[in-house]
Amino acid sequence: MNAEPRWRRRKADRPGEIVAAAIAVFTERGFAAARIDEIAARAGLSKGAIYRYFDTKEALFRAVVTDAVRPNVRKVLDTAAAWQGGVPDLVRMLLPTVAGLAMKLPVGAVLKMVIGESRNFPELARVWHDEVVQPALSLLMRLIAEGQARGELRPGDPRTHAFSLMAPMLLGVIWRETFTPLGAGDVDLPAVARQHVETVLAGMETRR
Amino acid sequence: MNAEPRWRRRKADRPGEIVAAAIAVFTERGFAAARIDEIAARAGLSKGAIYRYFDTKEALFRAVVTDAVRPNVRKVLDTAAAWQGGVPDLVRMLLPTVAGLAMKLPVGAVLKMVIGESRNFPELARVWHDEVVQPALSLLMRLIAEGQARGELRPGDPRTHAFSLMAPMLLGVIWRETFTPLGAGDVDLPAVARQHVETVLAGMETRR
DNA sequence: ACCATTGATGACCCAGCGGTCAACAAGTCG
DNA sequence: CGACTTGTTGACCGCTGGGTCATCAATGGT
Repeated sequence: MNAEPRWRRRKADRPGEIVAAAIAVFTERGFAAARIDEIAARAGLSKGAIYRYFDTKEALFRAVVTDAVRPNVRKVLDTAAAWQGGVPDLVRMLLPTVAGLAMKLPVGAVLKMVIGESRNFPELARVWHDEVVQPALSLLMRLIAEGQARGELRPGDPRTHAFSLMAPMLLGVIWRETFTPLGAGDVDLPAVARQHVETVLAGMETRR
Repeated sequence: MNAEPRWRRRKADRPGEIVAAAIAVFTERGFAAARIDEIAARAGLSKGAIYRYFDTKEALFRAVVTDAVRPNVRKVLDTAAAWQGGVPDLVRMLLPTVAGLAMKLPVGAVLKMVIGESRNFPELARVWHDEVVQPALSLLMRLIAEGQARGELRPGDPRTHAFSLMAPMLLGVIWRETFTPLGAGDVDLPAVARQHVETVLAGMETRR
């Protein structure tokens, strides 16, 4: 008679679906304000079932970060590692690439969440730091030191130079998440990336 | 017999004490996780009494922003307005000043809070934007445009140039609030300010 | 067909917290 | 000193939401 059962057992597919729903809800509401009930509803199952796959809300967040962000970080790092050529040109290419990625990934929302909840949930900040910030920062610092050693870049603390290069990207991402929804002007990330990298490199390169 | 009454009426002093306690608790816990009870305890009165002075949690936050931050923003803006001299030199002085202010004010904590809670409490973000971000940004944009008109600075979108200048300051502030407590390296804000402003100005100025 | 297994349900528990309010007591005025 | 005003208390309400668990039913093996 009736064709559709009220529910099905689909152990293998559940985790991915739950994480996908969690990404959406976490980025929309933030960690603390995200309701497990809502994640469950969007994933098409009940709250109780989620606890069969993730022990706690924090465990679920950890899965979100590793699933959604790590692969993309890897991709950028690999591209940089394979580069043959001058450091300035690599940087010139890297920033717009990052800007492009940030446009179509939930990086901004996750970043905002990590920043906002770091006091109450230090674990979240640690995961983000270890998975994303630390690898990216040390790559940049290595590149800058290399560029200085080869005489392509002027001297100066590599960490600070890395900040000089990356900060506007991050600020732009945060801006788009925080102020643009309120009606403040939008930020054209790739355009910022292009102008900024040229400005800073003009001050960093030993010759133009 | 007994000397001390269980409580005193001190209508005039209460608001200031409540706001001071609120600054502490908000910056420690974030807006959503801050408990009115805890603010009351630190201010030395009961929760109910707080509602005689502030109608809601959001109203209390608004008072925090205006009390703690606005005076300092005013000070920086006034300093800049009174400046007689070249735009590059003004910028050269402004960034370390801002860095110094950010070291001893709860700017970072408030900023973090605003970013983290902007989705759930857009009012907070709007207050911050109108009181702090908008005035500071338009000042910088005006300065940059003026420098360009006087031939001191190269062309380029003033808004993006403002981002290039200020972003590392903000990133540094956020870093100190988010990752330093986890054991990640600290950031010497004034040092970053000095090196960054020279790097960027080297790329922005028409002649050195 | 039947049972054992186990993915999934949804009612439930309970702690936390924003906000309220009747009662109380510290000031104040004459 | 007594009466009125009002700043302050603290118990209380209503609701929310993370996490639990007895129960059920889809599934796979035989």
